[in-house]
Amino acid sequence: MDTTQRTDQQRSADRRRRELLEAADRVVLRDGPQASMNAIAAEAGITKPILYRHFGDKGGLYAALAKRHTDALLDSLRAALDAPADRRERVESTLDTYLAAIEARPQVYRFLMHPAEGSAGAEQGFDVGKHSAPLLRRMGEELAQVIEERVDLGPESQQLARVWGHGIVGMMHAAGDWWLGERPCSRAELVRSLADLLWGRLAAAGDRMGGPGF
Amino acid sequence: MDTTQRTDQQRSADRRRRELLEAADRVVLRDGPQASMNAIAAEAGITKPILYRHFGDKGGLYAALAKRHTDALLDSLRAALDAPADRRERVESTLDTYLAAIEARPQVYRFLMHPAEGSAGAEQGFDVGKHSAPLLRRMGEELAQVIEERVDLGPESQQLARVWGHGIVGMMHAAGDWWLGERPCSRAELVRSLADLLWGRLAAAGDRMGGPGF
DNA sequence: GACTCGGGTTACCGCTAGTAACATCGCACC
DNA sequence: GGTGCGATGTTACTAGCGGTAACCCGAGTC
Repeated sequence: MDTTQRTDQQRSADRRRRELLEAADRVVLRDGPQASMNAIAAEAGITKPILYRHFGDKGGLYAALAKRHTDALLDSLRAALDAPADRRERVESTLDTYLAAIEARPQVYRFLMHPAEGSAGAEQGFDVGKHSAPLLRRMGEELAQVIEERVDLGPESQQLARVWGHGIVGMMHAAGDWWLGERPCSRAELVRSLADLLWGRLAAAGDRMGGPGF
Repeated sequence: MDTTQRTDQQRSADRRRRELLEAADRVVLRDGPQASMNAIAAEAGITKPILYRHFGDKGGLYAALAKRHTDALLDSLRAALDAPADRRERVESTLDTYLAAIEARPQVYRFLMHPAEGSAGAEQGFDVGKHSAPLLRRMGEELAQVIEERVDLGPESQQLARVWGHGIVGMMHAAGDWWLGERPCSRAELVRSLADLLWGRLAAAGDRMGGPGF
């Protein structure tokens, strides 16, 4: 049949694709986000044009590679987020999951956070919005959805949930990035501090010297 | 005297430097973070090597350029942060100041958020920490300092303030970036939502369906 | 046996960051 | 007044990047 043949071919192509992605993975793990197409092709034992045939351009390979890790990370996060525990516990466990991930494989993390940036300056539209890494966007949307599903926010809940989703993800990301660089405290302490922040401890704390007027 | 002579020269050099920075500014405003050294040199009416003599490498020019905008933005933020108002008001006004700035000049904002990245792959150490834009780091540290000065957090206040500083800045940044791309609501609404988040409304809200067990 | 077709390579383009080498002007110094 | 020296500027280059055109070859098919 024609179809079986095509599936055969497609399977072969998919296998190749996976092999290439794994090679790319190794290079990224070694070289960080600067991994060049040449280096990836060499690691895979082939030459550049094949990479381009499979992924179109560097952005395509980036996207495919990012999707794998992003999916994996999001799965872990969902598990923590959906656990049958109380909210504070779930928040802390989610934060901890994320931080453990970036701690375990910082090079991959750097790669994922790197914005795509079609470097061949041809079609750089004025899309100012797409600065953030896709991973951050996806995590933000995902978290927003969970918040809206599980937390009762009254009217405008969707808007609020989306703002909070992206905001919390950004908080997690920035704090994690800083922490990874300076290591000023243990992971557990960081998690507790962030959860405290989300729990309104900033608003509840008193002013330092005298009244709030000055 | 020798000194006066040197000051003369230095003044001239400084003026040149400022001129070059202004030209670079114009190009960045037009081309975004992809502004090339060639383009900047052309805009300034000179050629590349002069740029390199003044700023060392692209990172140096980037740093000098970023410092100007960062200083300006931080001044605005400090003003909002130090106002003699109550804490919630100060927080909202600071958020609004930041968002107004990135809304007014998105190209500059993109440039500032772009990590430095010594692209000439020579000396790329394993410093995984320096992924974030210097602007974010500086804002985080600054905010941390203000928090520690003005908010009474008991023991470990320094640690907590630093975590919160970076966390809040990250929240602001991510939410702002998302908002700038999708424009799902007005600036004022965004500010209020974020302040609500910081004020613990997430913790205070009820669960959606029945008990928290499932 | 000619013919197409997928997987692969070589050799190139245009661009980037960065540099070496050469030219030139102004100014101090003997 | 010539002379050297330092800042200012240029041209012309390197090395490496993302990306592509052109060719090449083995397998299957009529």
